[in-house]
Amino acid sequence: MVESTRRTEIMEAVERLLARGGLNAVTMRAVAAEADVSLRLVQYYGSTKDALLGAVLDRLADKSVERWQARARQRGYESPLEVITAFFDEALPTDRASQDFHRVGVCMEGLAITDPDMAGQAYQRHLSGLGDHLSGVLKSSGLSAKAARRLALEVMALAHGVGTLVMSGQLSEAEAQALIKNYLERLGPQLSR
Amino acid sequence: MVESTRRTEIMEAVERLLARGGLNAVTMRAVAAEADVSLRLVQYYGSTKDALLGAVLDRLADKSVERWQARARQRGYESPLEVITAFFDEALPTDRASQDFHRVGVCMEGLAITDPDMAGQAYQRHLSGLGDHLSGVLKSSGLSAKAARRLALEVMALAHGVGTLVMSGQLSEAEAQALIKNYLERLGPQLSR
DNA sequence: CCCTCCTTGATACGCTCGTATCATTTGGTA
DNA sequence: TACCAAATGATACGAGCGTATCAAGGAGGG
Repeated sequence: MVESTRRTEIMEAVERLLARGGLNAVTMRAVAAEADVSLRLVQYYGSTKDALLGAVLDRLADKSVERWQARARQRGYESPLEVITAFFDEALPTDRASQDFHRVGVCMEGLAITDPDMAGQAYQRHLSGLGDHLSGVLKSSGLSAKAARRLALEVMALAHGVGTLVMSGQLSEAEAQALIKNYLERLGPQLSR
Repeated sequence: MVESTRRTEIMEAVERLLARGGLNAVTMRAVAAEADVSLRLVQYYGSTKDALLGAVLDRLADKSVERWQARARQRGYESPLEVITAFFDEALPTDRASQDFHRVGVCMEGLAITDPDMAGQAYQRHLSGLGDHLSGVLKSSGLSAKAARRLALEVMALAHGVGTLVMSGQLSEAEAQALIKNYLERLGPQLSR
């Protein structure tokens, strides 16, 4: 199973379908149509459906963690509050790309509950990778290990929940930003103590 | 379409399947087996699958809102912090019942993204009902309308996110409670200002 | 009594799914 | 050139799904 261009194309097609219509939209035939290849090709490069989906989810988990690591490397050390503010900026589903990302996250969440064997592991890697990175950044800017991890997970949880409220129409984008701003204003003074 | 015992039994079977294995586990035949009736009966009382699922989700949304209204009626007026503390106590998936409830919530969340027509509406009713009630309680204990709604949604978002982290194994129950305790300690002083 | 309508049952149809099979092309190498 | 393995294509198969259809009990009023 070599890492060919074709295989990458097919995995990207899976990601697009996943982002657009959730898990149910991902069928071998739909992937073939989306990638504009034959069904046989999807089988050839992805072998079985579970294997293909697992590989895609792993890739997605890796990509999201790497995106954050690159971001941290680029911006250098920031204050915890800046780190968290930036995280919310990126995590809230304000544009199409982050909406897709959130949708995929929700799919993985559901899959992790339905079928813990396959997506559960990818989802856990996704969450723990993000959590480790975020808590690492927070720790390196002065927080204790325990406080950093706790805050990292709190921020991730809040971002996920607010993202869901936004995507389900309970919260407008502006309201979400106001909510986060309010949250950060409460959090800020506590961090610099 | 009368509200018969049979119909209730069938809807409860759907809820059990939903809580156990997610949406994919809900097939007409599986519902029949779970309710120990024939496939024809499921059709008879539930007509089509979408109608049955929609009815179940509506019922679930109503039940969750009613549960909260009853709770508020029973306990009477509390301080905002007490209300929120109680909310987290109930919302965190610490026992089997609330785990099932959270699982169903995640299913609805996923369905709302995949198929906004059916479950999307039920999910929105669920969220807005909960949000209205919670913000109403907070408002009646001294907060402004805007602040109450914002805080209600923030609390709901955090509870959902933390619930997901617990159920995916990122957070132990004790860690989750510590996280919430820490959050409430930060929130408390702000509320009494 | 029997007839009618609500209830229950058994089975069939058409569809889509994942997967398997057989055949063909292509590209590098002995 | 000959060849072999990787790559691609067309099609078939069995299973599970939602739904429809045909048929049989079963109770209550004319």
